[in-house]
Amino acid sequence: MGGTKLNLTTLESLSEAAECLRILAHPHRLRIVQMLLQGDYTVGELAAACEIPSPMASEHLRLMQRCGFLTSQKEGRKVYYQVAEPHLQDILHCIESRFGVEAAT
Amino acid sequence: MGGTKLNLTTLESLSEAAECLRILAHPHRLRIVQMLLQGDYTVGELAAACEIPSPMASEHLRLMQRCGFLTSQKEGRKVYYQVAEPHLQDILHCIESRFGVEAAT
DNA sequence: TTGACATGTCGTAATGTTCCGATATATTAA
DNA sequence: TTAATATATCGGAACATTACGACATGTCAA
Repeated sequence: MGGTKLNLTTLESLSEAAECLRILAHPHRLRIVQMLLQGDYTVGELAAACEIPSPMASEHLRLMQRCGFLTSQKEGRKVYYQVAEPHLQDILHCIESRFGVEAAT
Repeated sequence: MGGTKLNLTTLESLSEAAECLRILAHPHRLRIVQMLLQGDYTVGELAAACEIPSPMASEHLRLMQRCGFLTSQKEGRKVYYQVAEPHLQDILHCIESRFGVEAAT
């Protein structure tokens, strides 16, 4: 004891982490997660907030659902999505503290 | 007042954030940042810790330096890198709390 | 000067990602 | 049933990323 200790995450775990970050690393997916952390929304509502067509939002949502970030439930012909991975809250807070956040009208 | 308020980051800022996340989203770059948050290291030391050849580590370092994450200083024929962006600490903490961290020998 | 070492840079092939149009499915209303 | 709405999926073109070999530069020791 006495030298400088180095605390490392295994390369295997960092590969997992990198995969999660890559999935998150898209402006529309970040907005989707940011919204879903504050409530449940449909594909159409999320698409409108991202200013993209619904089919593209649907693809982003499918990607995030397959990796366990989100879950969904169908109500009539609408589908509501929710955040399933609690750690997303933490990362979004980091992003918001660095890049800002404003109350939407 | 009274409705459900939605706090959003602008799509422009989220694009910046996504760019940063994409740069971070690589296992070797994550390990490099994790090490540099705990001290200064040379290209060769970082390459060894990532189990990659030095030229590849050099490319990762150049990428992270160009986007402002890192700075470097030359000492003889070695180059030491440091973390320049303080928010990296926060994100790494998120990753470590989710994916674990162990004391290296 | 020569040789060894540490780092940096350049092409490029392989791979992955993003976006878009077209189409498919499912649900509700008329 | 038909039409309209909401969501999902598919194929492919355009673009970005990664890893690797080869080479270039700069520094030190002998």
